[in-house]
This record gives sequence, structure tokens and C-alpha cells, in this order.
Amino acid sequence: MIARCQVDYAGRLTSHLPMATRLLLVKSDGSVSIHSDDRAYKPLNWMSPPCWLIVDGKTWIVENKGGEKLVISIAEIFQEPGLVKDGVEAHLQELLAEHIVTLGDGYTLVRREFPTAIGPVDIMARDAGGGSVAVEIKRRGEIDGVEQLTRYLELLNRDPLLAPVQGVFAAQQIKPQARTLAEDRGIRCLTLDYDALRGIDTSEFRLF
Amino acid sequence: MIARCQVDYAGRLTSHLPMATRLLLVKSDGSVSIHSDDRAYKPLNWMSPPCWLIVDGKTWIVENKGGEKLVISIAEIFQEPGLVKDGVEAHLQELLAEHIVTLGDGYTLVRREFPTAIGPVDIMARDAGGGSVAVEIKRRGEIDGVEQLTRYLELLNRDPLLAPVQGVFAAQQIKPQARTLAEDRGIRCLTLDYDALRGIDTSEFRLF
DNA sequence: AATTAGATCTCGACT
DNA sequence: AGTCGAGGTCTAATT
Repeated sequence: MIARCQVDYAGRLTSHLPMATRLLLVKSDGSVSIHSDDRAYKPLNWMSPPCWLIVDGKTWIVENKGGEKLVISIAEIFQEPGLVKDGVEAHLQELLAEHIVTLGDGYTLVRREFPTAIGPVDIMARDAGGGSVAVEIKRRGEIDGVEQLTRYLELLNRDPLLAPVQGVFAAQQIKPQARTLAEDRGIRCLTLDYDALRGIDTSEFRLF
Repeated sequence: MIARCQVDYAGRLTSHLPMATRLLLVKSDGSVSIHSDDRAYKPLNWMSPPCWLIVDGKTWIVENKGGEKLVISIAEIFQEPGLVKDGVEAHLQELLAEHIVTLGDGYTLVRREFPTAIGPVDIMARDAGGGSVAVEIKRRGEIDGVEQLTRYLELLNRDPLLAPVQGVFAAQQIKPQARTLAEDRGIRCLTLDYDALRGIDTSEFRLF
């Protein structure tokens, strides 16, 4: 993710980075690093695994067992490419787009990979009443997915041609904490049945 | 950019990374680093500035004065967020979208930020004959912008609903090397006059 | 330009 | 878990 942010580290030393545009990397082991737009080798700040990232609105806090703490305050997000979809996640998106009524009667597909300034929304749809619906799809629904969808909704709802935009968090399994957070924010949770969606998949019988 | 790639380094030592999914960072000082999806601190491979990146199709070669060489062979691109637009570049896109006939008589706008699997194309348009046109916009047109547009065109031309897609490389200034490369690949170069586009901008006189 | 000491060193190997 | 030594060390300061 590329964002204007300021960073404070307190641990083996204390340091402060003033507000500026930087690259934030969150890797699959939970590690976080902050890069400037130069230098190949060393990040400006980092937290090595094992460590844990807590996202609270525009504040990211990364902590480890030893009490080291990295606090990132985000002012503006320029790009947020998000997770790289694995095969299952990509297939879930295809299947849900193809069977968009899984979201509810009368739903229609607007488009997959709907572009926003910070990255594409998995699926944009319209409900029976013509209202906009943004769908975030995950294999396992966790809090970071809810946070991502929240950021998309915040942005999409600024567009008077789309607003109000309803959010749907769709995943094969949704963690209780993620469900609570989503519902607290008015985001609907939808558990996807991969096998059932595959079962009603007609693409394999079509020539084109 | 996130891609499946293999990497060979020859310099102070020689090393080889087998084909796998990795994160490639190209920073504004020309430095290149290759990260795995774990570890916050150290890249798998890197080239510190000053060094130079030459993109030749799916092969990236990074070299420095000392004769060190990093060769990256790309098999598949999963994500390519591209450069973060600065204010001028974002405004150029708005202005060109608004005055799409700058591209030629009879041109019509399809959409800004047209999504593809590797990232959004700045502008998609149709020419007078209804043919698809992909436009990449830059402040300064350099070789990397031509390479980016080439990758988009390669992808877009696989879509039978769009193909054939013509490419237009639009910038305030286009470097001779970039122009030569673009024209060699059948990409049209268009020099944008920011002030002239602003002059015909009507948005500031409208209420909405 | 060359040298030297420090690093949130990191990273791996070995006890 | 601690200790040791190397690293494409890198990085900044000093000579």
C-alpha cells in the first residue's frame, strides 16, 4: 500500500518519521516494513516476525512479544493493491459474478474488478432496488478484509453517482471477530459455499 | 509488481532463485529489490543505486557500473499497480478524458481507469471507426511508460471483444528513446499541452 | 575516494 | 535459548 503516513517506533531505539508518502508492506508472516521511494536494501522502519498488526481506523499498530511498538498514522491512501488472489479466491469471484443472485433476488452484476483510486473492488452489483453494492471476496474472512472493504466503501460513497453503496463481505468462512466488526459497520456478511457454487457453474458445459 | 519470476544475480557472488511468486520493487532512484512474502528487513536480491533497469519483453536486466548484473525472468504478472500519479498526472488524465477529441476527430471516451488484471489503464477510448484505443498518460514520457503500455496492450489484445487495441502514449514531454521504442511497437505518441488543455477546460465554470 | 565503526544490524549455524 | 561469525553486509561519519 502506498500512503501518506507518519511513523513512530519505540523499542530498541525510538524514532519518528514525519508525514510523507511511503510504501507499506504487510507480508504473510505478519511482518511490516516501511519503505521510502529510494534505496533497495533497507526499510525506513520495520517489525520482524513474530509480530502482530492491529488496524484501528487510520492507525496501524504493530507490536511484538518484546514490547517493541510501531505506530503508523495514515493520512491518505494512494494505492492499495490488496492481497494477491489465490486460485480459489479468483474462482470464487468468477462463480459469484456468474451467479450474482447468490447475493439476493433481483441482484445484477455491474462489473468485476471495479476500479477505485486505491485499487479494484472485487465485485460491484446492484440490488433489486437499483442500489449500489460493493462485494469483497475472501477465502477466509478476517478483520483485515473488513477494513479493506470499509476503505473502499468510504471512497465509493463519496461518488454521488454511486452513493449510497452497501457493503457485502463474502467468504467461505467468516471469523466471529470479523463478522462482529462488519455488522457493526453495517456491512452484510455472506458465507459462500464453494462446492455449491461450483455445482451450479454452467461454464464447463458451454463452448464459449 | 507481484509476479512469478526467477532471478539470477552475478556480481560479488552468484545466486539463483527458482521460479516463484515474488514482489518486485522499482524505486525512483532506479534501484530494484526482490522480496519474498515473508521477512520485513532483507530482500532476496537487490541492486543498489546507481544502477540501470533494461526491460526486454519478459526479461528485466539490472546492471551497475561495477558490472554486477541481476536478471529477472518474468513468467506471469499478478499485480502491477504502476506509478503513483502525482497531481499533474491526475489532472492531465481528467483533462484528456474531458477533451477526448484531442486524440483525434470522432474519438469517444469509454472510461478512465479501465481495469485489467495487472492494473488500470489510464484511459480507454474508441476511435472514429469504433476501434479500441488504450491511452497511457505520463508527465514525462520515458521508456518505462512505453513498457507499461505494451504490457497492457498485450493483455487487452487477448480479449476478443476489444481486440485489436491501438496504443497511445501521451505525455507533456516524450524522450526521444521512448518515442523510438513506442513507434517501433506501433504505439502512437501524443505530446500533451497542459496549458492548452487547461485553457479549454470548462469544469471551472460549471456548478457541478 | 578510502577507512572505520555502528546497526532496531540480520541471518544462519552450532552449542 | 544463547552465542558466535559472516554478510553481495549496509550506512553514515570521518580522514
